Amino acid sequence: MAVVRQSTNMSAIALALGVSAATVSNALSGKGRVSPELVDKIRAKAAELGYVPSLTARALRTGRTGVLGLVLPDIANPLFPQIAQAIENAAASAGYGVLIADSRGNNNTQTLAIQRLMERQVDGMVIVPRFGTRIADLGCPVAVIDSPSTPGNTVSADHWQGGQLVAEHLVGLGHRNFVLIGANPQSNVQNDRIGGMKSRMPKDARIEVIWIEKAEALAGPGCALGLADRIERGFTAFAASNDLHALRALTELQRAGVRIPDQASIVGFDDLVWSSVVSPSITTVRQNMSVIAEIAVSALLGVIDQESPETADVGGMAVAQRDRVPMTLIARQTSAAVNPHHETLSLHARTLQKIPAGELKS
Amino acid sequence: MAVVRQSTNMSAIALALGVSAATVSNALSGKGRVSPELVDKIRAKAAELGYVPSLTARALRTGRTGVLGLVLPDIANPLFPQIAQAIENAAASAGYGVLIADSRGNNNTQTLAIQRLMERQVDGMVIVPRFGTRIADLGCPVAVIDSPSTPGNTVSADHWQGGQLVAEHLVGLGHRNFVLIGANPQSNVQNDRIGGMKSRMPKDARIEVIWIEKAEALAGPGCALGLADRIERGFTAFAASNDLHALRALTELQRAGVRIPDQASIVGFDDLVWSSVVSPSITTVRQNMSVIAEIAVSALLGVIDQESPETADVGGMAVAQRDRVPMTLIARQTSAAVNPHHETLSLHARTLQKIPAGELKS
DNA sequence: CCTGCCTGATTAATCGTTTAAGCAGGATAA
DNA sequence: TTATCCTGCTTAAACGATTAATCAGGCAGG
Repeated sequence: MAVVRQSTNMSAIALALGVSAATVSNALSGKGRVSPELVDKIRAKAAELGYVPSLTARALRTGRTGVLGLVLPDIANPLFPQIAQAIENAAASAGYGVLIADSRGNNNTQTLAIQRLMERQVDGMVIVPRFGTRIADLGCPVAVIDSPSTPGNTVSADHWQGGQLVAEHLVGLGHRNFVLIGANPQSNVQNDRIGGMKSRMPKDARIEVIWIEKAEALAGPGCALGLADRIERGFTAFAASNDLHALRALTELQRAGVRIPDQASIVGFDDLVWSSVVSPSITTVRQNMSVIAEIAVSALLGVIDQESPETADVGGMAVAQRDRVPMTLIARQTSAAVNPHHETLSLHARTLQKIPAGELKS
Repeated sequence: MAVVRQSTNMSAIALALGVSAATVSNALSGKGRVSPELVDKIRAKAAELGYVPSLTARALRTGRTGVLGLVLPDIANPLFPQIAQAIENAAASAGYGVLIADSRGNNNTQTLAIQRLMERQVDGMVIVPRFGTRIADLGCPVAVIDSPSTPGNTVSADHWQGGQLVAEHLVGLGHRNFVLIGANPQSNVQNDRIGGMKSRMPKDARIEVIWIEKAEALAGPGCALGLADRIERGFTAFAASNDLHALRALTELQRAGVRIPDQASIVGFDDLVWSSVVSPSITTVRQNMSVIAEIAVSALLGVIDQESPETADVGGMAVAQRDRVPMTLIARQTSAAVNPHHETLSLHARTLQKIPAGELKS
């Protein structure tokens, strides 16, 4: 069947120069013994004919596809673009391609997705696991991006330290009454962030934690979190585990007539796209994704490369020694010194609008 | 070189049953002539041995890798998750993998990204082009997702009709004074959306268009857009070409003390993640990404499949007949009937805070 | 002069699958 | 009876690269 074959292969070059295909291979890969002049001629001819090696054939012969898998818990996650971009970039500059797989938040689907990648014989995989998931030994190099608390070969931002940055920032601005906002206490990432915050708050600080999923289980998705109420009760700082939650807090408070950052400060995490364009722009803590991605990818490549020479007994586990990458705080407009006229402002905040309960998502 | 070879291949099955490898291949693919009983036996043995076909070998032989490329203008685009998820899903259920490539907003990089995908011998590509880019004939099936105004084999949401939905919604609520917000007039998508809006606005409507990139070129990224000023001038409806801009408008107005939707309505596009959780939740127009992705992928597969039997003269162009998928409006809390006490409210709006110019992004 | 070594190439096997071509034997048709 | 067809399988040649093994020749050392 005459499928469109790529015209120029090694034999074509070999034929044109009257040498053998093996010599061409050796010349281009620099492996065997070929005279320098011939190497030059072959290189030139290859360029002339527009030769592009068949990665497929190479993969079949060498058992290495030059492709990494990227497994994500939920592609719809707003952090996904950053991760994907960083991984793709790191992989591309190492000459690798990236195959994506969405585990759709589901646990079984995650296994299936991983299986599909295995069938495609990826050389390694970067996995951002669903929380509560443990990645089994796959017989394939794996790097996990999650939280340092995750067991396994994990690379991640130092979420705990990030939390500390938030606390130090807010405490430094004079805040003593904190509302911490997370989505789900099962998430290692969120626990670390919130734990880190708490660890740097003064002993006498007043701390209250809101778990959004718990609130929504009662009042429905998108429901109001009763934040204005917290203002009345004297809280002045809202630290969210995520810019999405920070945004939610910002709009809920703004809507209730609370002035940010005069009456309250808000800090988020991840520097998601909107954080810099909303008004006021959101103070946030950013993870250095490109560094994380580079560590993950190069750890992967390390195992892949060393796997060929008989080290196969490693089996493909043990990727990166636990590595945590420091986070950086980006101070924007939602955080400011606690206002000395707190009493009056708190009073003023009592003239709040009633916020209707959020409607369901479509 | 003892790379980790997969243990079970066709010959293993053939050997175990005392038949030839070709027969195993025929049995599993259902192509040649094999007796039904033997087919069963082979299937059973394959399952027993945990046989997984080598896609690499198949690719080498058939010239088809079973992989589609996905090229994106900027992975950091907030719409990207939706697109990637939909494409991955459509491709996966057709048995295809998805290789991603980020063109980093750059025009040259887009070409490079495409080239890398070609080297990996993807069977086809879905391209979301940078605006202003025209996709050249690649000698590989291509489906473009952009706007019906884009020349080429385009599948897309019917952005024009989406714009009409917005206009009808707002006009139906009594609005007559519109601020339209876009980022860049060069974008086909945004032009279509805004064009569609205008096309359904009454003759006597007052319309003003803000191009964000132009504003930011003067006042810096993240700058205030002066929307509260528009409220004072009697505008009551803000229609953004994008939920990101809608969010920006929402926060800027809220910050200025404007009550949404009492004093003004806001509508966006794309139903991005935050739209349903901010307060008030954003009325938006959603594109049916899964339908779009399915059309793109199946168009691609159509060309790929028909390419084998001698139709190679098509050369791999001409993918989908121009296809536009209708959009749907999701009415949430940012849009409401225009308030009859407009005068007083407009007056009240004069007690606005001054908004400091946005700071630079980090 | 013979042996051994080094250089610079070639030969051929291999990766795992697909698929055109061939072949043996039984049934069918002429 | 002989030619023909069909069925169910096997043989073998690809696909395009890699790589171990081999080989021819030149040159040095004993």
